[in-house]
Amino acid sequence: MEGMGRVYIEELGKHVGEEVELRGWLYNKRSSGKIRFLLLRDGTGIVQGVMAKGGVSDEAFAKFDELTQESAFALKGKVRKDDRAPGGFELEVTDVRIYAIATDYPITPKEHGVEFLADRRHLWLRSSRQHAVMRVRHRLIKAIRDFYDNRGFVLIDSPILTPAACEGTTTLFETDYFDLGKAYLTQSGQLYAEAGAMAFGKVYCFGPTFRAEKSKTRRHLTEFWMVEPEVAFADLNDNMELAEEFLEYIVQTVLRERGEELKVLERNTTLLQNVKKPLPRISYDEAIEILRKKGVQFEWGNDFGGTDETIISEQFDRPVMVHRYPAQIKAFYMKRDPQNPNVALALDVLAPEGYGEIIGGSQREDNLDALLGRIKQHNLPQEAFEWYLDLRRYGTVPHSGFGLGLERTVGWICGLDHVRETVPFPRMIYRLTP
RNA sequence: UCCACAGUAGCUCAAUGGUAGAGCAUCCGGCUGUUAACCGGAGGGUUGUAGGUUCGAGUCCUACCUGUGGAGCCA
Repeated sequence: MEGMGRVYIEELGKHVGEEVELRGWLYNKRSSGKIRFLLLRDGTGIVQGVMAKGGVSDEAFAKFDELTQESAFALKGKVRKDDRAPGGFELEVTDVRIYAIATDYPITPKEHGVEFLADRRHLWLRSSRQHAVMRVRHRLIKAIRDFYDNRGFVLIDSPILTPAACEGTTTLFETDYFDLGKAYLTQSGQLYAEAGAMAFGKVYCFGPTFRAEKSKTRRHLTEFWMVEPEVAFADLNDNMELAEEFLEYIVQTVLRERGEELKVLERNTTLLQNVKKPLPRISYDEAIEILRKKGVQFEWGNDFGGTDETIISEQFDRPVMVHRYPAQIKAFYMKRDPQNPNVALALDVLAPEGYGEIIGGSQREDNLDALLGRIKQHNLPQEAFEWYLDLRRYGTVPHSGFGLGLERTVGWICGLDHVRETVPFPRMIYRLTP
């Protein structure tokens, strides 16, 4: 087979009538006696190779019997346009070469349970639904980077090993760090992004984040990816404007570039098409009014639960921005509203269809004394935050930013019922493998 | 940590307290256009574990194990 034009399935359209070689794995096979069909999967698509007895050598024809699901093999043949083929093209097989026979591949083209599939995540990734999700994820990540890169943001990566909790509330993963005591896996790059914003004006960080909370829901992973923009000389309104332009760009880009994948996932994209600015903006107080009108007993000062978020978001045809939360339920670094010190200049974006909070952010406290008081009030170790306080000592300015959870966003765009399918190898409270 | 639900063939699931079954997968046979192909046949079980009730337990009771997703926490 040497010397053949080796091609990928996604580019078959450019090779109609030519003889090519395809390399991949057996997705499925069918036979009708003297005519045999081999479905080859090469990572870019699936194509059916057809061979009839007498049309190929007996040797090649017999290799059909040896091939099992997910065996690695190559097909040589002529590309033909065929309306019967799901991908539009077929291969008239002239030769078959076997690389490796797979025995008893566990994932059949039938239904399986979540535990069975999760235990075989390394193989599950070969299935077409997972291909669609991973391609959406990949494109979304690129869209996120493009959005900020095109606007002059500088990528400032934050450290993953940190000396203390950023927000001081959630449980962190802990590890020994030489002679310096304990280190923790980061729960947010935000504090470092703030330093970056004071250095470069507008920055973003985009990396993995770790939370050791024993959360066991469809919206939680212990390891997830978060993109966090941070902008100097930006207030809460500027922050909301950035958030809505950002969401519009990434959602519309994925809709435009990954329509085929969303079709595979049978995603109804009607509501996603609506993700354009302006997004509705309501205050925490207005959100409570919505809940009370819907008969929910809700006390001012509490945070919204998952069902509360769903009820609020159901009132709108696109993501809704909720701002000015009670300060007591928000992080120490959020600036208070000068008009009402009981509320923080915080911002959450709730996705439609029950996907919940995909963005959380705020205008940051830029006053040194206020921040010092807040650190004391929250019983945080001031020494660990001295460098952060320096940002207020040397040219402090109003600044804002937010974090967007990548997996929740992928889950929302793809219409999945659990974030565990949005990342190649999910990390959850009771799952560390594969 | 708390609450709820589940655990039967390799997989997905059935089975009034009374002989453990089906579809798929696997193996054998058939079929020249199949699309999760179809048709015929075969093999495949310590019903999560340990006790208990009963003439008799997959089924009822207790404890434990494992899983699932909800609360809390959050993106």
